[in-house]
Amino acid sequence: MPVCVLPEGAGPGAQIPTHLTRIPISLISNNIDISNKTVKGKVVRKGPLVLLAADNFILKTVIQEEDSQADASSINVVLMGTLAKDFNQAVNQGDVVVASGFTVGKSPTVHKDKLHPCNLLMSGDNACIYVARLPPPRDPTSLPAVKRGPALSTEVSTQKYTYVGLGDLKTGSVVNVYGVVVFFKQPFKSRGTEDATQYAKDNIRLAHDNTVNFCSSLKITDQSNQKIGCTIFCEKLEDHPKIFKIGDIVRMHRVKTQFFNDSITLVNTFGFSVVTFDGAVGTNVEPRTSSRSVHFDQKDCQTVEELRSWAASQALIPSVPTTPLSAVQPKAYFDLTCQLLAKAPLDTTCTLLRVWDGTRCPHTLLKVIVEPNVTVGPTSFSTDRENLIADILVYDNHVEFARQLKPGDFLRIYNLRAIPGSSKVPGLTSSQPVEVDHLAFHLHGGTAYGRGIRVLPQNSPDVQELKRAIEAFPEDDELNDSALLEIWGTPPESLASLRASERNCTHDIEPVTLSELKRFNLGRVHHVRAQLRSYKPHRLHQALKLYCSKCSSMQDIPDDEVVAHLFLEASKEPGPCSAPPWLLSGQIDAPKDNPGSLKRALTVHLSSQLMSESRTKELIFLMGSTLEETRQLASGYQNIVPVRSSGGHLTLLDLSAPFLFRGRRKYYGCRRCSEPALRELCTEGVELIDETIIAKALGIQLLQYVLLMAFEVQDATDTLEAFLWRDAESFFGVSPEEVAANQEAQNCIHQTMDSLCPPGGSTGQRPWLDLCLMASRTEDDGGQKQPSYQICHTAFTKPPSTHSDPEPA
DNA sequence: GGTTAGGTTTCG
Repeated sequence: MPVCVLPEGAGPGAQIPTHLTRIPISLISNNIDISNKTVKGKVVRKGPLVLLAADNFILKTVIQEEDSQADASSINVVLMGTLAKDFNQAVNQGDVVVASGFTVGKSPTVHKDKLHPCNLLMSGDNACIYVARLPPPRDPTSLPAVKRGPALSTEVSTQKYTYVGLGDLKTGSVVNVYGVVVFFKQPFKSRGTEDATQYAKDNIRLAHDNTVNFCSSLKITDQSNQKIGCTIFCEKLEDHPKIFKIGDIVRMHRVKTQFFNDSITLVNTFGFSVVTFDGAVGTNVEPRTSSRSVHFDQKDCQTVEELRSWAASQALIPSVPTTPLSAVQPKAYFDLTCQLLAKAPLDTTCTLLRVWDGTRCPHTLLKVIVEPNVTVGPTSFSTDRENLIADILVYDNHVEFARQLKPGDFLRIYNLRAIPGSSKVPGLTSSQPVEVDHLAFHLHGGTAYGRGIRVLPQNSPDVQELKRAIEAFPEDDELNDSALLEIWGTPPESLASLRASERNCTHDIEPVTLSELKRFNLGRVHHVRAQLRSYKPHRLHQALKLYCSKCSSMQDIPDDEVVAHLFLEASKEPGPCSAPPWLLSGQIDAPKDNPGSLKRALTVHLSSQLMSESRTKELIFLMGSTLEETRQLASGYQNIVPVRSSGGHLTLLDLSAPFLFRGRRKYYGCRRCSEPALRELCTEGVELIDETIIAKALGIQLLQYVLLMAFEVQDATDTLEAFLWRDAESFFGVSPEEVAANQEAQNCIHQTMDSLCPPGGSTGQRPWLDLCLMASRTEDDGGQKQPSYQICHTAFTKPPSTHSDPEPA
């Protein structure tokens, strides 16, 4: 038996043959006698089981000597044959193993992984792995949260939780519960832990006493028909239950029972975690959580489904969870699912949200007039669209939340009130008389009745439905902003230090005003000083494009849904399929996108060249995976090329899908300029296999990520639209490729744009830009020559802070 | 290893 699992609770060393002696991993070298020696360590990484040929497996794992963090105490272990297969089944990441019967080889990856310079090779009858397991804990409720390995790991802990029915709760205990949500409030700011009286008494303030805390309030029920109030305090919003509507199901771990007002309530306690499920019968049982370590098994799935059907039979869930604008009744309170188009802070206690849901309200709606320069998002819309837009006034505590909303966000607004014949409204100007039959939408201050706003995730079914309703309407092409240009003075020279950008070109020319510039001939470079009046698109993903340097075409990044569909279609093509001779086939486990789902094997192809060099993580050709699975696997392999079977042959996917996944980065090829084919890569002597090498081998013309934005700039004389494109990277100081893959780079762009065009700030406060503009002529669709301006040789420089606070680190 | 809140509107 090559893999030997020691009995539960066996002490370390139990049942390991006595003639074997343990040596420290750090002492392993090619020169020592390893007969009758063992090494012991914790499995810190467990690679996938790879099928090399019929019934020949290979698996790589890293074990680390416990109590030691030094690199040389972690060693690669390569398992072959049945041992690899058995190890894959019996051993989990985190297990402590003892290995015997190994041989010592040179680690080919020492420079890369900085682990032990040797590796252990284990194959044949002598090789044996002993696994020591700790006894399972008696009381699962007293355990800390189960931590799962890195994202790639597909293990699900075997730990079991017990759940107490809501009818069986006893005071003074810590329990795990399930329940159907019958009432909820979105997380709201609590007073926090800074207690003024305490502070005065102690005159000492500890750092953690100052933290803001959020509080969620909900009421749940189950088959016992008990309705139990729950209060959740967490500093982080993402740790709160993600409840979208009544009927959602929550599972909470480690809540304590308390007696309050003659009934039992639940409050989160140390180690608390919560997952939420949609309450609709028949939909996927997908846990909503931001936690990476969810324990979720078949039993949980069953519990959720039982609660769903019980709730359905009890008519707990309202038939119409939210009201479309078309069905809004005057004086009524209602929940609205909508998309935010624009917003404008009106005063410190009130913000205007301009939303739509694709339906038209039969009542005349109040329209709030605001100054264009306080509006975030488009300042005007086509008349057709305007007719569908509802203006919502949100007050007090909701103003702060509204600050974080971005045009384009999908929202659910709870307990909105339709007020007929509205009286005074901030921002309403005399140009619009207050008419009695207007309906105004107010989100009053406070959190009573669950009043609040929630951003819905893109993948929620309600958002999908909303998108369909909205897509039925044509897009507004141009913003017909007829607002008169407000005149702002050009800054005096002494304010030059407040400029937010500088030119780095070599043109030595005097700045001109925008109106002068427009009179000059095209085809030359100009310098201007201007402020950013507006820009588009506001959504970064709409600014990111793919550009082909060969045919100069520009295209949008394919929509995730479209790509996901391509992967799905590709996976449906049945085998068998012949792979070229330079590829070896094997199988790996698909990551589970749903913890309850069954294990699925995916076919992978590896180049025999790379395989012989033990470079199996550097490039794989992956078949039959979904987009999400490919993404997840990309954290474990340097390069993943998705492939499919087509007409019995192995081919690449359609070029609408990325042809390559490199970590978080995806690469696309030009459909026009590529001649894709599966050709062998020459990797000998190539240290880093990257997108260029792969694209070249596969006959793909690589598309470049570019950022394309239109800046509307203004000075005292005129406005002008200028494109930022070729020099966007030097303007923002981050590459579009980074922006496509990395949140930090995205934040950097958002911060830059916010400082150039502060949401809610007046134009007067905006920094001035020193710009180098290239004026040229481009043809529009009708073949007409149009002037076009491009921002070049200009870099954003952070305008100096106006207050004296030190810069944050 | 524990406080915060502990549903219930309606003013703008």
